[in-house]
Amino acid sequence: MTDSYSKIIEIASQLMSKNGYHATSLQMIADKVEISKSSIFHYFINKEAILLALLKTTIPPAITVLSELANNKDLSGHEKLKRFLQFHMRLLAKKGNILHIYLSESKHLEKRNKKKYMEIKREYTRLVKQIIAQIQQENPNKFKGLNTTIVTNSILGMCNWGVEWYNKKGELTIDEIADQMYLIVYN
Amino acid sequence: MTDSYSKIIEIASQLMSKNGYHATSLQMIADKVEISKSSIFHYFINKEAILLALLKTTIPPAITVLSELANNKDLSGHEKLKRFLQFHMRLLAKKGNILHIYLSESKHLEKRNKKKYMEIKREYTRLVKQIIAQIQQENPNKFKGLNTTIVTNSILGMCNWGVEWYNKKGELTIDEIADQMYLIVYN
Amino acid sequence: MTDSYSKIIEIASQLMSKNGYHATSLQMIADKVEISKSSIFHYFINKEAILLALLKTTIPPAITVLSELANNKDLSGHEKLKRFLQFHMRLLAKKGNILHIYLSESKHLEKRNKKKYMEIKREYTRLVKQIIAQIQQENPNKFKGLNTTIVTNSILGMCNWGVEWYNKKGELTIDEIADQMYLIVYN
Amino acid sequence: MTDSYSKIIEIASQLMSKNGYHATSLQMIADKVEISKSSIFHYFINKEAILLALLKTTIPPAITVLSELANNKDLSGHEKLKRFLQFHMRLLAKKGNILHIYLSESKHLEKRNKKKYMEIKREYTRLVKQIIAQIQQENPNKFKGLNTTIVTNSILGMCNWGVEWYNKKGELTIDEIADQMYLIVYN
DNA sequence: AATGAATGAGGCTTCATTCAT
DNA sequence: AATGAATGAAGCCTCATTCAT
Repeated sequence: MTDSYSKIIEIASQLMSKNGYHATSLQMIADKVEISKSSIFHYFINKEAILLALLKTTIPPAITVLSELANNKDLSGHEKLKRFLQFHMRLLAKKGNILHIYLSESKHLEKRNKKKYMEIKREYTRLVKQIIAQIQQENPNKFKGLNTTIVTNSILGMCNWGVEWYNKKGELTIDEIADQMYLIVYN
Repeated sequence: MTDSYSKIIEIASQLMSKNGYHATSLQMIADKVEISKSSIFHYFINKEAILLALLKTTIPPAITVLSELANNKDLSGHEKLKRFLQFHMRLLAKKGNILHIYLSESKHLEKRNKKKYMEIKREYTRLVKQIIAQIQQENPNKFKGLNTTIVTNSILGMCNWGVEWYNKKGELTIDEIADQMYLIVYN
Repeated sequence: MTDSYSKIIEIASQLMSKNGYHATSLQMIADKVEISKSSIFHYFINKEAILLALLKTTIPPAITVLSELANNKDLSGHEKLKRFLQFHMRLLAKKGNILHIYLSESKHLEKRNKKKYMEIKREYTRLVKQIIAQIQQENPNKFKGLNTTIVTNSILGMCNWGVEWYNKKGELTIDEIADQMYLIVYN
Repeated sequence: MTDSYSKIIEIASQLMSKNGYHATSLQMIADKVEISKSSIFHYFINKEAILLALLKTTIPPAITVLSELANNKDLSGHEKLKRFLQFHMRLLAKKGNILHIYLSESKHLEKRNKKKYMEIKREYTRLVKQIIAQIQQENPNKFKGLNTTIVTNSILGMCNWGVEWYNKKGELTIDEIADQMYLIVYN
């Protein structure tokens, strides 16, 4: 019964990730879900609510996990980086579409929600930056003389760009990819 | 006369980079250029032609330059990487909007053009990969045991993600940023 | 059980009087009554049936009363006018919303019912006109030389316009208002 | 060329007066004007703008005239009342549809405009009230002991109700009707 | 070269209504 | 008796595009 609800989210994920928010019409979603366009409004007050619902299940939980990791008092910086890469890439592997949508389509949210999700992005970056800073403090030779923000953004870019090329059926598992990324920046 | 032509491209660059292709209407462009909507059709046969024109001035030339660099017989791999990073980041600094549009909006081109620009992306990646491979060959300890494709995509991601955060007025110049990126992956 | 029925009518009265028939959706009514939209269809076959039900309790009874008054053989014209004003204004005080709806929204009834309620309006006017005519006959100096129809419509307008301004909490009671109206036209 | 513009206003006047704002769809207007629905948006940014345009030509000018009359230092109160009745009824004769729309549909304007037009209504009433007060002051026996507001509203109702019954082809001219109304309240 | 007029297609949304439970 | 699911029709509006001038 709430079957349609999940189907809408699932299909919308696929379509919006592939075509973008505006190029995905409710008609397209309805057709694939095999319900009528107006039925969508039983489950979502408007188109944006779909985008929102789809982000909500993935993005806020992610930041909670990252926050715990970054603030963990018992782990070394490089261990945190390793775990971050694994966590983030696993997220990408499992929720690639949603991450893709988040990264590229959240600008289409209305003001309030846009602000909220932009802040999450900033907070996410801030937490990664905190990890990098810890590394620089613990290992004076690592990232020596480098700007913490640049390092942070570079590493995030390295990961996030994965939404463009990561392929579940590729020859490496997502954990192997994460390991390699770790080695690229931390050999 | 060609004044309006360039203005349209310039304004379209800004708007499409900020809002995306579909969320940028011809009316919005016309308003900012201060011409009438129908006048746009004097310069471009349709909306897509604007997107196309705007990409044409930047993307194909870029690949020509990269191609020459990658195929240069006289440079070492790590020198090529250094130069690539500088070149690519300078491109981003100068043509950030267009690069952004290219990376995120070229999916909205019609089939033929989409294919063409997708191929450019693949070719671009291939050329960077060639540089990485040269490094791995020349320096058996660098990127040792790492998958060439993963390294390539990681480095490209590191750079391209810059469209999301690079700020002309930031405290570092684009060349300094490129240098730091080089150090991140090549210290 | 019939609880919901009356609530629907009551809420619909308020909303339709305030917003008009078309601007009042069944959802709005359902929300205020605190039942589901589809439950409304247990009590009324369609939206129009609500409008109809709400008019039925007020309008036809009113004409019965007016008819008896106008046709009373024992009362003088000016006494009838006095009583009409009192009766009509009391109706307005008690059933302002419904009278308002009747006067402004009965055009949205379907053909048959529209015709019926238009005829009631005409009949109502006819009965008031009959009273005016009796006055003109009994008091040759009152409304002398005036067109009976114009006088009738003027007096009805004077009263009906009350739906726009009458306020239960105003400083005058509805009977005092009716008296003053009588004095305006009959000093 | 701006032919369509006036046609839209004219047709919209008729339809909205007859059916009400919400029951008049842009499609109905477009069909009668014989243009396409989307063409309407060349002339009006949205449906409400039509309603607004149609009111603008009639209502604000009317209040200007009434204001001059009410504030005229040289006229007696009863002369002002006579002139007011003539002016208002002529307005009704000439712009019946628009007056009707104003009186019954301005509640559908969006907040800002609704407020503006509600204020005009109040101001209009205030000016008529000023005339009545002048009469009460100059002629201690006229409207003696009557509440100025009630008299004002009654007279306005008498007039405004005309939108429901006045017929250009009736046997009396609008000036004759105005005269009779004057006699009803001022014999 | 430039534009105002016009439009068809399609987008999002509302709404009254039906139906199975 | 009550309702959640579902829908077709219609509403307003946007948009890219065409065309005559």
